[in-house]
Amino acid sequence: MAVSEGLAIGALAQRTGLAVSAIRYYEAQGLISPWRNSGGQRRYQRADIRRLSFVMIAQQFGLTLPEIREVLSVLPGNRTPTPQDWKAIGVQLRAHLDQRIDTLTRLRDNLDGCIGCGCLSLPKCALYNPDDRVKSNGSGPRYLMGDTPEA
Amino acid sequence: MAVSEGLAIGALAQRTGLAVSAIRYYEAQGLISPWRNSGGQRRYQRADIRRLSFVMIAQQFGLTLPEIREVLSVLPGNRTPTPQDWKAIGVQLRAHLDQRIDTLTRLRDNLDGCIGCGCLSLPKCALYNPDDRVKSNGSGPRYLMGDTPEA
DNA sequence: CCTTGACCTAAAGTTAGGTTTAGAAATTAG
DNA sequence: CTAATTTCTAAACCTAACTTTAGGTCAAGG
Repeated sequence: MAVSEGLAIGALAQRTGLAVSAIRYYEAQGLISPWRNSGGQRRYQRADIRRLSFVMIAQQFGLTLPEIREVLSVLPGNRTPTPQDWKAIGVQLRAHLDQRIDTLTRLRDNLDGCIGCGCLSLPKCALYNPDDRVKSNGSGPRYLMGDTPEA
Repeated sequence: MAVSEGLAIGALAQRTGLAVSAIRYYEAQGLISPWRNSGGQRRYQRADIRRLSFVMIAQQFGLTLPEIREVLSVLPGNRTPTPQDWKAIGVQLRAHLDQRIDTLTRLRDNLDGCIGCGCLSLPKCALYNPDDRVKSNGSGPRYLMGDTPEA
C-alpha cells in the first residue's frame, strides 16, 4: 500500500470511532466527500479524520446535520484546513452553544418563579412562549394556539 | 352538559393548545389517563389541563416523554394534585435542567481549550467522552470505540 | 488461483414524537 | 328528527439520524 492512496472507509471508521454505515450516511448528507479508487471504493484524506471528529463534537452540542454542514462550509475546499481554519469553526460553534445555554438558563429562571403559580395552566404563561424554543429535536407540539384561557 | 361530566378531548385541546392527536398519543405513552363516558368517549378532569401544560414545559426543557412520565409518577393517583405536589415536581424539573446547563457549560469550556489543538482528531480527546452526553435526541453514533489513535 | 474479508448499492427497518387518513359511531344544534 | 360536529380506532405516513439486510464486487494473502 503506497503512502498517499488515502484511507479506506473501514480505516476511517477505526480512527474516528464511527460506524462505516454512518460515514456513508454523512456523505449522502453532504458532510464529507471522498474520492473513488479505480475499483469504485471510497478513499479519504487524513484531514477527514478531523472533519468527522468535528461532526461528532458538534452533534454533542446539539447541532443538526444540516447545521453542521453549514458550519463546515466555511472550510476551504481546495486545500487541507489549517489550525486557523479550525479555530474559526470553533468560534462559530461556541456561539451556537452560548445561545443554547442562554435559552436554557432563561427557561430555568422562569420556572423558579412560575411552577407553583396558577399560570402554569394558561397558554399565556411565560414558559409557553420563550422566543426561542429549545429545539432539542424536530418534534414536539407543532403549533401552540393562543386560545381563550379560562382555567 | 352537567357540571361534573369532565372535559371532552377537544375542549382539553383548546385549553392546552395541543392537537387532539397529540393528547391521544400522550395517553398511549402513559402520560395521562382519562375515563370514558357511556358512549366510549374520553373525559378529562380539570387538573389534566395543568398536567398537560407541565408536559409541554418539560418538553421544552428537553425531557423525553418517558422521562416526563417518570417525573409525573410522583403525583398522587388518588386525588387532585395540590400546589405543593406541583412544587415538588418543579424541584425535580429544575434538577434536570441544572444538569443539562452544567453539561453544556462544561462542554463549552472544553471546546475553548480544545478546538485548535491536535487532540481533536483523537478518540481520547476530552470532548469525545463527557460523562454525560447531551442526549438531545435518541440518535447519534451508537458506539464510540476507543481504538488505537495514531493521527 | 482461490478464498476471505472489506466494500459496494439500494432499499427497508428503527426510534421519537407525532400527524393524517379512513370509515364508523356518538353528540350536539336546529 | 336530521344534519353537522366530534369523537372513536387502527393503520399508515412523516423527519432525523442511522443500522440492517440482500446480493454482488474488490482486494489481499497463501
